[in-house]
Amino acid sequence: MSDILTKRADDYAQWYNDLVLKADLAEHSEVRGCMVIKPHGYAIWEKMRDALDGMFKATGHVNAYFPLFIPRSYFAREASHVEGFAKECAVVTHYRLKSDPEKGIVVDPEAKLEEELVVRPTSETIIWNTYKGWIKSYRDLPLLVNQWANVVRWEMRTRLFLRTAEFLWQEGHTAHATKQDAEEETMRMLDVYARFAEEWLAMPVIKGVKTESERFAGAEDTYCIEALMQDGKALQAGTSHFLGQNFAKAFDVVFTNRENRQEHVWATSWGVSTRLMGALIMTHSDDHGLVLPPKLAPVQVVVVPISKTPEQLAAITERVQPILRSLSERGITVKYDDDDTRKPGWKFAEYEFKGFPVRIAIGPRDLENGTVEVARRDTLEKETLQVTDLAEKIEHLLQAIQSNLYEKALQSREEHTRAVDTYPEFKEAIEQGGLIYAHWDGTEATEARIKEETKATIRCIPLKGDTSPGKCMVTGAPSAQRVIFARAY
RNA sequence: CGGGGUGUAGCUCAGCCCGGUUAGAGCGCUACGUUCGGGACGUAGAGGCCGGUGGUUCGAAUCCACUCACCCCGACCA
Repeated sequence: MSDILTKRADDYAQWYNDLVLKADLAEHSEVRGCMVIKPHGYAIWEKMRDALDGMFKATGHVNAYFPLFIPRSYFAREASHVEGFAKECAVVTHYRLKSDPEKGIVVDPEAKLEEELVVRPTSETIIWNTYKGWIKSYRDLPLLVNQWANVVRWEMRTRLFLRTAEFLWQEGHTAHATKQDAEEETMRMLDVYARFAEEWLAMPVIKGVKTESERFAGAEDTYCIEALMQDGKALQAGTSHFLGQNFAKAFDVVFTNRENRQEHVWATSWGVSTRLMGALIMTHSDDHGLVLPPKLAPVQVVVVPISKTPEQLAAITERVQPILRSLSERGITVKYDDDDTRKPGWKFAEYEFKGFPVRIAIGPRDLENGTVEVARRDTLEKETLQVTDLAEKIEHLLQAIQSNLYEKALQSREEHTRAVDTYPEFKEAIEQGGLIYAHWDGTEATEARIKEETKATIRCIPLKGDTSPGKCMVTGAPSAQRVIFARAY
């Protein structure tokens, strides 16, 4: 069984690839850099999407949809934004094909677009161009819009979920009357992301602000949630940007304030992507396969009958019905797998590999004893339980799994977090992986040097924790507070 | 975009150096039987333009040229 999956200790990257493919989450498509998200993977993404969407709505946001194609000239409006994305844009240059005797079908050279269309790598430009028409008065603000969409970034190297040329995400784009409102929105959504990561993904995250070199192209400040994966590498799981008035100025979005004066609006944008799937996988899964937190598992409980004869299966099915009903009544999603073309052992392995949080097995012995065997995926423990009050016990078990996963991930992060004060110490520590808190003089030069010499980047300047000043571990210059270094995905 | 590698059955690969009937293995798939509480076993079967094009040759999976695709490692990035 376990021989179909590379061990994490042997080759973590290979383990990840094997897992994604063999747990049926996604596969490489024939199209370079693009993946096919398979039903099991997509079902998890849908759970994430629904949970996040609910949190966005609860904070006053509404959904809308903007075009996939952005006129090339829009990108020229905001200087740093163009610079950030120019190198990875797919561009539509023609709008028609024609048949060709030799090649079958070719681009019709006659059908060249007057102005090329950029396939959105992100939507700030088209959205701000649109907002110009929506915002006239302070009474139109705040404007709190989100969109669920696909975006394209022409990446050199891709990895399933972590970096693909096309990916799914949500991007919130908000407009505000004051700087303070926009800043509050930025932080509000950062908190939403952090809460989602911890309560749903069961993944502890650190909230922080990015250094200038890691900042989103066009932002004044980029805030992020950073998580630590099992191999000691950090993963940026979500970002929330305070855009200042940059896009409002670039697209001339002004409103009339209460004093009848014209002002540029203040903006934010924030997003999380299918990369969260990678974060989820790498946070909890083990050498036996995928491990899913119950709140994101497409199916929380699978029931496997064990029978030798059709009569036995019928008897088991009858016994199982009230169990299924009582679980459903508690809002627990459950699947009864009475497929007789697979054997129980095969099913056990399969559901374990795919990360189903709880498995209930019921066989002839259980029929006699009024029991079932309950196995939990996170610890692989099994116990035999009386059927009485089973649903209630399962409900508690699911909660226990959810919190156990979070606790384990938190403990793992703490074990792989340390503070260092000297550069030699840092170099040694970074080889061990994990998050390293160290003092930095705040200059881009020092940051670049550290990256060059150690491949570690500043993941963020944490918002909470030790904020006492010190001296830069590299230059000895004054440092306002410790920042977090790590090698990152 | 640089460096490396791989294309042969649904999957993983052998065969290629040293050209020679009908191209192999394991897994998976199909049928039947025995099985069924942790990925069972036996028997029988199906499945291939050997990535593509062009060359060399009596003869090419095998040699040569070109080409396409994908993977891995770097630089860039959510």
